[in-house]
Amino acid sequence: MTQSKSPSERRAHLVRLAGDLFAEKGFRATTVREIADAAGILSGSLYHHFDSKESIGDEILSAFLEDVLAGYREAVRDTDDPRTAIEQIVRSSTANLSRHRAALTMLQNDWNYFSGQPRFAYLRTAMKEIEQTWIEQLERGRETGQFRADLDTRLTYRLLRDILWLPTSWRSSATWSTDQIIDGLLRLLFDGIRA
Amino acid sequence: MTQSKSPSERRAHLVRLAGDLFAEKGFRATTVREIADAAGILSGSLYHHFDSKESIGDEILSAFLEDVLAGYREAVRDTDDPRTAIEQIVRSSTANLSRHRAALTMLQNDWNYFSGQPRFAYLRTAMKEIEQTWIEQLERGRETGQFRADLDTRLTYRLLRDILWLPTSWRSSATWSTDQIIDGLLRLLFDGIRA
DNA sequence: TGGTACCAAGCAAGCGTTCGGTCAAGGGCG
DNA sequence: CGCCCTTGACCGAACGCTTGCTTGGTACCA
Repeated sequence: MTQSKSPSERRAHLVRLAGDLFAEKGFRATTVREIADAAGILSGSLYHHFDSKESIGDEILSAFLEDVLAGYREAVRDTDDPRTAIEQIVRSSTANLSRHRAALTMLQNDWNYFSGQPRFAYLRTAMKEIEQTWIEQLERGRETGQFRADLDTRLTYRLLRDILWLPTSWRSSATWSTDQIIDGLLRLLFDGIRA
Repeated sequence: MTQSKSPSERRAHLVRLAGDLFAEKGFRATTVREIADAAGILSGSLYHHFDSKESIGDEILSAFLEDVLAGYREAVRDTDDPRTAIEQIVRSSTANLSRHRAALTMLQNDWNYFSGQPRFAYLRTAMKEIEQTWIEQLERGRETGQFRADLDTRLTYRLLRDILWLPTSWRSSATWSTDQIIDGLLRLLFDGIRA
């Protein structure tokens, strides 16, 4: 039953358990005792593996943002067509978001908490790159005439990014598959709801 | 300067102060001592006006949902055209959301906390009515041929409601006016981003 | 024998809440 | 008019509880 695991595996296992709780309740609302309970140990024993609750959060958030940025960079590198780039961004984002549900919940619930701390300064940096990427693609699409000329790119970016990040936080995600959500989103994005 | 206020005015003033803090930090993240500080009194003195922190939240949330539901009901009562109804829902919602920023932040940050308690059972009830209203209008629009036949109404509802509720939580709302956001939203909703 | 993984116990700080007491304002009453 | 007594608003201090984190010790495996 109880496989003996390597140290790094055990540590990663604890991060995953903590992440599951963060994804459900957020970072601050989750206590170290709950994390320890989920792992079947006492809260004090957690501090043999991590030096603080924050460092668990740090690991989760930085891993998430690395993956997201990698997806963004790849999407704009592989094509010159803004529509293709945006579609690729949406697809890679959705995949990353479902793999890193915890990180998203943390960003949504505890953004104020994290973004204030120097330790998490990289959050703002990453967000800036994400914003810049979106706006570049939207503006290029406007210049090529693919997108509406009266498109407010910054406003549209804010709407789109948030829309994109939302479905992940839907708890009963059993209702729709990831692909369904992507399709619904892309369709809404490009065509609207009109016939 | 310091007008002597009626008891109900003082109470309402306290609710407003608390709401401002809730809107910034969420409900749970705001302490009663912070609320008291903002009012210039001690934390214990708050309990002369309210019997608990929760009851302050209750007042804010129920007032918000009453206004929102009233807007929804009026929107569907005044017209037979689904597109007009949806447009009216969007407009009334946006107005309500900007008047009740605190309630929205509370719902977004602390939904798990509230929705679990019997006292806040009306939250789920109200959400159900909101969902039903959206879906009815979307389906009617599909039947009349105004909206795409392949529209997944439930999925679209989830996307739309969340999209609609998002911009309110943007802190630097100085960047865009309410009307700008509504227009961007309705345009995106009906027409998409394509030229 | 040394290090890893854990337990048992506890600490200080912060939380929402309670409670006895103070004090100015104001209406009733002789 | 002047006195009393109620009342609403608030203070100061504490309560019980939970939080993240620390410490000292121990079982076990290599």
